[in-house]
Amino acid sequence: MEKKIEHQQKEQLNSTKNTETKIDHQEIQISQASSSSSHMANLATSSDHHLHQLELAGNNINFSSIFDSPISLPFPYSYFEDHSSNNPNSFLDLLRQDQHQFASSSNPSSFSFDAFPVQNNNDTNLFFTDLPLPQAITTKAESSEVVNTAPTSPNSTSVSSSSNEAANDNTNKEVAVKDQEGDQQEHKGTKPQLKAKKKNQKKAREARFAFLTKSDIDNLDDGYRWRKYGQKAVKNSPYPRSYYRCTTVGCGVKKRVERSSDDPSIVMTTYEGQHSHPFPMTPRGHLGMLTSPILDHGATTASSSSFSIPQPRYLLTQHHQPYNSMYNNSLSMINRSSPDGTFINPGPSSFPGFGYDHIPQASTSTTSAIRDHGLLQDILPSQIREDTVNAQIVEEDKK
DNA sequence: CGGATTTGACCAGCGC
DNA sequence: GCGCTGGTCAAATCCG
Repeated sequence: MEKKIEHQQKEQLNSTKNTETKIDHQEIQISQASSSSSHMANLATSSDHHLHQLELAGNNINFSSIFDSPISLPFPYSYFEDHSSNNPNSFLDLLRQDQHQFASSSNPSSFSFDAFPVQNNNDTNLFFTDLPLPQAITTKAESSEVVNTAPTSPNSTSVSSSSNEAANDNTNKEVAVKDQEGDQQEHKGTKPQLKAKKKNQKKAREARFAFLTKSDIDNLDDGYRWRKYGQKAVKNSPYPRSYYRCTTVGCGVKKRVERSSDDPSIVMTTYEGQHSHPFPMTPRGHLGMLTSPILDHGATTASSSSFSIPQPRYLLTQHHQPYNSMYNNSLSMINRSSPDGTFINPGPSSFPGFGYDHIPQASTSTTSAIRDHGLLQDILPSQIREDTVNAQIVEEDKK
């Protein structure tokens, strides 16, 4: 199989490489541009060994698809958590807190970051995620140990995006999502029925969230179980796009995985829809017994804070973490911190809705040295970080 | 043997 | 209307 793909890729590589910009590439560019937004909010934490930086920028960012429900993330919430400790200051904690704030907003079902203007060039939310080097992936993946101590790859990077067509149209969103969910649960029907359904789907597509990840592995293990249902050659790309569907009954979440033609080391994983279940029903035999931050924070599912979930192999061993950057109705986050590890915090006013008050604790925490897992630090390639930070610095200088 | 993957065919949307 | 492309289906195949 791999040989086959390899062969196919080689063949396609021989063909003229089209200059048409691929979405992932665009996203990268957009992310860097948005990082210099004057409306950007910065967030950073640090540890002895890693820099935890976070910048957020956006305009009318609609996070409803991500934070509305405890399981709104396309992957187990805890995957971004600091597994090595009960670190309350991790990136996920921030999100968690955000979730709380979202929930308490006037419109819990559709929270918008109006405070973060951003160009809405498209309907995609972008996320940057970092991955460990191939070596790290290999060695750690083979090990079942939940270790995040492997040096992060300076070469590993990822950017992602998400589509928010439905989210942008709140009027149609509910109906659209319901229709699609119904379709997914109905599964198969007659062809005429399929046609009608497809039409409806087209009109109301669920929000998408894409993650650009630098990895040798195409199908990143995000903890959920996926079944591949299709593969298509991508125009102007030597690499095929794979289509996956969550195997959990009643869950219609889909994801597409494709490799960037511009940078073959970058894998773009696009999630569509929300899991209708808190965690994988059939864990792949991971060892971790973790506390679910999701459930800790208002999950409506029957669970307790001690709910045990499988450790996503990928995240546990590959440091798959959402760095992030959502453009156009998106939120951009960029790692950032001072060289001495001092937390750079522009203040809550610059980043309303995100529990920034949490961050300083993280930066001053004496446990920072041992809670390197689960944050963004290991993911972004140094160059990306530099580029992004530099871009913002330039922007700030202009002011 | 059951579940996952592969892969060709089919369909819808879109631009020309 | 036609061709191209993205997305999905489903039978065949693979694999543990």
